[in-house]
Amino acid sequence: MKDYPDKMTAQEMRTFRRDVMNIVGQIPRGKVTTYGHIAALTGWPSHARMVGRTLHYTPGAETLPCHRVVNSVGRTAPGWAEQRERLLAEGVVFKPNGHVDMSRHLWEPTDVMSTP
DNA sequence: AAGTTGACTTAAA
DNA sequence: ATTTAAGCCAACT
Repeated sequence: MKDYPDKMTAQEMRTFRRDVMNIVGQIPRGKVTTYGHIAALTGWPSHARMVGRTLHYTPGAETLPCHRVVNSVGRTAPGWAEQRERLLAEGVVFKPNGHVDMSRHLWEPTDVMSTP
């Protein structure tokens, strides 16, 4: 019962990349969201990995608040120590285990994709 | 063409 | 809490 497409054309990939950038750009200061949520918002719920790939390899991602994207358990990106400091600098609370306190900082977007 | 690799997720043990 | 396993899918060997 997949109510979503299962393969991406090159064209869809470009749209996806644009949507990801757009969404990440809207994450408010002091909040975080996850790869999976972003993927869902773009309409490609099974492409959480693709979101990570996009932020990691797409030039220009540095200009976005991509440090506000963490994984489903609130862990920060591997090999990117600065992400933690950036989040701390905007008041994000980390639990003793080194994870972001998601219950507190998870961003719940309402109308990211639509513009009625 | 076939196998491996991740800024991933969920579930189970 | 940690580890394992399975599913995932574009990119890369």
